[in-house]
Amino acid sequence: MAPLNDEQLHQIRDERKEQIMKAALNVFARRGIIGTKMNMIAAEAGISHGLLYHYFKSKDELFITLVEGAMIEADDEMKKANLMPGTPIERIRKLTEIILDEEGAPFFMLIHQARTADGVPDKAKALVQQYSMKSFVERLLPLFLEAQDKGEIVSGDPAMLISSYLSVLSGLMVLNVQDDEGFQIPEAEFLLRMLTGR
Amino acid sequence: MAPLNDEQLHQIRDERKEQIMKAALNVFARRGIIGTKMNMIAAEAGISHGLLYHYFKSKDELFITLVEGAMIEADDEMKKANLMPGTPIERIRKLTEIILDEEGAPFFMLIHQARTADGVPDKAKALVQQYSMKSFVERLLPLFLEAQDKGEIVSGDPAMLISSYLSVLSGLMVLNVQDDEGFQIPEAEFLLRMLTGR
Amino acid sequence: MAPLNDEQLHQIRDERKEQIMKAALNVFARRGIIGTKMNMIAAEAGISHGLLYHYFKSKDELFITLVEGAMIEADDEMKKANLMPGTPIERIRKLTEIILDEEGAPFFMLIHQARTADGVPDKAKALVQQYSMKSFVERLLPLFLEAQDKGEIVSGDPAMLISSYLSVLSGLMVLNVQDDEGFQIPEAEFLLRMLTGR
Amino acid sequence: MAPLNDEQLHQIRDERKEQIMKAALNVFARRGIIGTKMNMIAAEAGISHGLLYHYFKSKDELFITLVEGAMIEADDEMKKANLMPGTPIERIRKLTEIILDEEGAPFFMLIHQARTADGVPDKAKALVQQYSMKSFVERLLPLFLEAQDKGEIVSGDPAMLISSYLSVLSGLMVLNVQDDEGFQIPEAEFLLRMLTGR
DNA sequence: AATGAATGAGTGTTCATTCAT
DNA sequence: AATGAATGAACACTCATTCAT
Repeated sequence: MAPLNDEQLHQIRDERKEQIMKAALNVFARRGIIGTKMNMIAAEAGISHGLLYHYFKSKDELFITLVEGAMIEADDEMKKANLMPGTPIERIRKLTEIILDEEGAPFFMLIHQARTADGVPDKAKALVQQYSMKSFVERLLPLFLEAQDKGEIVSGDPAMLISSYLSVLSGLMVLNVQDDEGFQIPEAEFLLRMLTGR
Repeated sequence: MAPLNDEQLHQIRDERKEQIMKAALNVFARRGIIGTKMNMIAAEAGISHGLLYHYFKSKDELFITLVEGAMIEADDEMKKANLMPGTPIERIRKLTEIILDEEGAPFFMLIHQARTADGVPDKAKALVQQYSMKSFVERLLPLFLEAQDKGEIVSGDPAMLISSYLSVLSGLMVLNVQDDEGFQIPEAEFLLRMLTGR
Repeated sequence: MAPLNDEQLHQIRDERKEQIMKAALNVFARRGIIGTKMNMIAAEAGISHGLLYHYFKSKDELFITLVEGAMIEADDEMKKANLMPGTPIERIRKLTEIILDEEGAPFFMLIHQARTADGVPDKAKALVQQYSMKSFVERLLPLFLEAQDKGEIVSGDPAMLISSYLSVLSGLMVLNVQDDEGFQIPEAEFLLRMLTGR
Repeated sequence: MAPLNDEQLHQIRDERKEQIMKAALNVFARRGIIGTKMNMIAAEAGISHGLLYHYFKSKDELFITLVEGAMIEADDEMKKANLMPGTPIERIRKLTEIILDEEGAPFFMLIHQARTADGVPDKAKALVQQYSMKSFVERLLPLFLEAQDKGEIVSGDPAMLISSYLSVLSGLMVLNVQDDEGFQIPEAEFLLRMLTGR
């Protein structure tokens, strides 16, 4: 059998990396950077812990890579909100549902870890600062302005509205609600009243 | 010279315990139980790590003691909401402000740690279960029923309303918003719209 | 390069375990479970202390494993005494010599530690109880009865004879006599007189 | 009330010292020097651990003092054996009984600890060497020679006989036999057969 | 003389990371 | 590429000893 060519090797490498990152995201989100042991990631990914170090130089690097990817994805989601069909309020509702529904919780947890937890590498801290709220507000500003224009949502400083609203959504995601605990992720309708006032 | 008398010793003990618990609450809230090193607590309290163990048998015991105290305090706050003067909605606004304003963030974060983090002692887990959402809902039920009665808040299952609302508040506190980060703890007025619809 | 195959790994593991247990036996016997520091065992075995924990979950587990092995070996030795050739008294002499001669001192001291010292894990205590004197007496009973039958040893309760005799032997081994100290491990002949009366 | 005079103070001091030493002997004998915590001694003596340090500079000093006293007492006992009434073998039997019967076990255990355990101060080691077997042999030599002379005990190197016999006794004491364990401290008669051969 | 609060060196154990195979 | 043996820094906790009162 001929040895695999460069491209194939590269592809295998990328798949492995993807596999590891997926495993790591889950574990980091649930247990935080300190609570996550390299062994757990290896186990979740179904490989030996030694092999992790062929793909990522260190736990920190792995964490940073994840944060980086997460921030970019979040940014994408916000951009898409502007391009969706429907009235502004319908699009805001859709965005709300995407954030709440989606398998996005691990992602929010990860960002939260990066923002607040201890032992987070400086570079990860820098990343969440760089991409953070301010840029999300910018992305959503046209949408919210249009909504105010049409009287669909309350008046007032739109930047403040957006960051307040996103903060509420973030907070809910970060709660990491489990089924039997009494905490309640509200319906989009309930949350939208903060904006619509009706 | 005679040794210190009982009263003096008792006072020293109480002061020290208070001092340690205050330090520990801050550190646990920020860094979680695993991320918190006994040395950090000792440093924050300005004593040697050895002395911690004169007052608390272990890190776990210290953590449990804090959770216990926090849960009781939270319960008290909910009880008080029923006894405050004013219309129901005014009282709900007041409760909201107390939760958001107060130096309560470390406390909420502690509970959050106890609920979700790794390495939490079983007893602490049991405590948050025991005192959890369900009991808070019970405490607030009369207040919310009265508010619905007077048409001050929207209709619908009041237990659901309460747990949704408290979840939002919890989420916000857990975010542990720092000044320069763009996250925004909203005004009470903003949040109350979820309930009032106006 | 391929990783080591299963057989090679297994062999390394077994060798290492043996090496650690041998080192640990020496140190535990001499210094007791509390006096033995994991570092000492690691040093005696020529490995890092971290590696100990790849092979044994804890100091307690290591100690228990040793006690278990020792008890089984002792039991085996007693069983063999019945199967040896020669007259009963010759076999008792042989057993005596084996106990006194052999590199068995560390083993006796280990059992002694498990019986009497502080900080011994419950399971180790249970093991020495389970395998203790009573079972040794049972093993040796046929041999001593036969010896009494033939008039080779004194009459009287044979169980008592056996436990008295084994107690004397145990005591001597536990003394852990070093060369220059004046203590004297007697010849078998000297000790046998307790039984033979001549 | 007039303050106590010097003599009275001295006497109180001596009584306290005695009380501490008695407590310490028990604990050291049972748990060894490492297993014995200053707190345990203080508790056994019914005083605070702080007070121990008014009477003994350190744990080591306390241990050394005990060993010193024990060695002297042992020496006394041997001397007395020569002065007792009766035939030589009767006196040897009496000595055997004293050693086995007496509350002497803690004392033997202490010496054993000093000889073999770890963490024993050098001075204590020196003491047991100095007073050890050799001097006991000297003390008992006249008695054993007389016994051989009268044909009451077997012939052979009397020094060897003595040290063998004392070793057996020491070993038995060191076993620290508890009631339910199956070990058996033999009757003097049983042990004497090693010497008498009948 | 007497107490117990306070300190800090030392030990068991965990885990990120390296490396021989 | 892949494994798991091996290392050592870091942390929870204990305990001899000191010291203010």
